[in-house]
Amino acid sequence: MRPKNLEKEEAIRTIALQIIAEEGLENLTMQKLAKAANISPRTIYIKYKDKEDLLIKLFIEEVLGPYETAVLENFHASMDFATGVKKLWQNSFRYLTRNRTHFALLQNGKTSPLLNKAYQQANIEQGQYFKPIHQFFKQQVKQGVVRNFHQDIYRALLFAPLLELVNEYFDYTERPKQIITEKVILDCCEAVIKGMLK
Amino acid sequence: MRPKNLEKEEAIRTIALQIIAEEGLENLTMQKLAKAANISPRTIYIKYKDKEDLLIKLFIEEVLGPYETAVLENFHASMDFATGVKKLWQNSFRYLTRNRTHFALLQNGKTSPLLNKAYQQANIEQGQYFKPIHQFFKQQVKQGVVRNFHQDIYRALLFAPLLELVNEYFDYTERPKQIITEKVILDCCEAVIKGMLK
DNA sequence: CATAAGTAAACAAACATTTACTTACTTTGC
DNA sequence: GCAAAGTAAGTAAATGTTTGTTTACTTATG
Repeated sequence: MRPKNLEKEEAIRTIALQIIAEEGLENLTMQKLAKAANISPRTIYIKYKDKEDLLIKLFIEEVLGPYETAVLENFHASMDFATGVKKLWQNSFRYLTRNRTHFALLQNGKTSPLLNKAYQQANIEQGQYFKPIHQFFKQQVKQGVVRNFHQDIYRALLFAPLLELVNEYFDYTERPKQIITEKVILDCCEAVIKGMLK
Repeated sequence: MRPKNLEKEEAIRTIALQIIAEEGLENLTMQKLAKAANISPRTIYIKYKDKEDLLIKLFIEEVLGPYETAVLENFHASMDFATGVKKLWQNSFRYLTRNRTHFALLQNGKTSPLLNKAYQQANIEQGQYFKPIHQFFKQQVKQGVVRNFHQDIYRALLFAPLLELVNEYFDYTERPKQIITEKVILDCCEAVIKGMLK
């Protein structure tokens, strides 16, 4: 039997992410994607059940999974608070600024009901995403380093600013000079850490 | 001549916001909107040039404008840092939690290329949004209260966590107990302020 | 009546998806 | 060894449906 052409499968994913990043989720159509990837629409349906299946697999397998891996690289729940948070910020910043299209889809995960639902479900089915980070916070609270906030509140306080800064980073790629540098990120991270400590 | 029925105009806007909040921006169609508002599709085109025009006017006039007004209520650029930031957080939290559909469209402004572009343009044409906040930061830097960061960086550090917390607030309306209360918001705000001070 | 607001029904274009067919590779029988 | 059968991958073109928008007509009020 004729073997799958893995290049085509990869082209579908890469080009879908490009279209989403450049024209938005609502402007990705199966026919546009097929044309841009130089394949027949049918070929997409050999690899994905339908458009929903494609979007969800793109989001979960192509973006969320690799992002989690990158964020948790060399991070351990046993690290002290400042070291751990800085490591998470650095990993996250580097991954997202080097993977613009992944970042774009990640942002869509917040507003798209389809992707939001898929995330909740994947979180239940295959264990919680970013589990080591949850353990990390639990330990920090136990050790009395930070206040006893809910996990979701830590996420908001510690990581929402970072994603907003990555957003600014990409806004600034089209302007004369980049203001969001690794140095600025570190300064911001330290400000956030300072606010969280008891 | 037959006068405009203002109720119908309002119904269009209100129901459009509802559909966006419940089904997402990509699932708002002109025909669905007309049906839900109990009017003919043509009626929408009497009031708006096309779908883009409707979305942009919804975003700018119905959501962004009123949000700015609410956020700046009783806020003055001359306030001291902690008082000013707390006022902005409180105004913002109250407005957004009481206007769920407005918040949903506001969030879409970040990911939708159409709305993003419309925002940039409106910002240029009719003067900067949230201008008093910019003056506020300028003064704080001058007085040496906070470090000399770029305006966009302040926005990320000070307000991104708040929007994320509002997001959590609505996630929790469907769960047993609300964890995002005004008390929690105030605690979080104080943490953010603490991080920013020199 | 004059006129703009409003409607029901229809329009072409674009949409996700399928049908009917071809291609390219693996396996099998000799 | 190797050709032909078998099979899934892949294609071009078309499917029925939904989309944004318009046409041709009716209604309500100054």
